[in-house]
Amino acid sequence: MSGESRGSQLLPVLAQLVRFLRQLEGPDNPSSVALAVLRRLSEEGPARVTDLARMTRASQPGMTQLVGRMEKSALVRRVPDPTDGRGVLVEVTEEGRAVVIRTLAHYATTLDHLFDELEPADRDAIVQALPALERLAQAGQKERAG
Amino acid sequence: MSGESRGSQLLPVLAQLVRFLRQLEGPDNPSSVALAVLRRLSEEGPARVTDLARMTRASQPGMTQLVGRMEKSALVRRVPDPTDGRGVLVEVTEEGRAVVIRTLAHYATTLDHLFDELEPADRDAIVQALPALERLAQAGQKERAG
DNA sequence: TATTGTTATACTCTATAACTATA
DNA sequence: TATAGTTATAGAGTATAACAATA
Repeated sequence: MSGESRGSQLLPVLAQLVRFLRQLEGPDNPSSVALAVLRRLSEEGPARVTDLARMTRASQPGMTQLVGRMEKSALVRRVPDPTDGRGVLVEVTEEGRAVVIRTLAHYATTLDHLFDELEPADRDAIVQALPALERLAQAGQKERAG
Repeated sequence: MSGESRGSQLLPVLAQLVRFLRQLEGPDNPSSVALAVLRRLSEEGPARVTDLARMTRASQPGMTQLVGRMEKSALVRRVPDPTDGRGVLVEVTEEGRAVVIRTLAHYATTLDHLFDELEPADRDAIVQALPALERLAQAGQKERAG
């Protein structure tokens, strides 16, 4: 062990992973925020703009704009909130659901393919580390939330 | 083991990691592409716009524009290429070097801090998986390059 | 003619400030 | 007055097409 910190060791690997995943996102697929919103709407039903903004840590105007773009692409639809005249409920459309399914399948397939190219020992090491990586990412989210 | 593919298992974890690292980047820090360019220039000296574009998989006009923004922020400087009248050499400034050092230190510190909050077993699992994750990311890059 | 770099243009994504409508 | 949402505006980041200068 050198004097190098753990963070320094982790940094280049994570940077490369991020660059790779960013490419995976590509210009045709929905952005990570758009995908997170569509998943949320698909899995838990309609939501307010403010709630979507909070969930994704976006600003309220930013979410208004994203919802606007997604509405233009027919991925979501705005309906008035019956319980609050100021509010708007954002609903996923059938096309929006299809995009979620298609996108996640595409990512999973790509990752599977890459996984298959690795040595079995590497595959095992990554699978072993998945829960730990998840907790690392969660700790990172909490950091900001606090 | 369920019938779920490895890619599907990996997906949510990587997605969360990416979201966390994107927040880490923040609006004040240089973008990942800008940081990659500044590192390249710091470590290996001046480079052509075309080479920087190829290295980061950006378009040539995109790199011209990024260099323009970085020049406006005094992070780099353009000098004519003495060996080719068409070319331009991009050089990092002292301020650019300082930004690289400061940014990497910030990332490393943040990751160290998060690492310290993990259980030792989790830390070990991640360290064990680092070379495998690096190869996974490299495989992903190659995929695109081919 | 091919290469290097830029300009023109357009779109996504994001933010802050100012505004409107409802509570 | 506080909250929900939008509009106005600005800037980063990215791309393609058209162009200028040099090789």
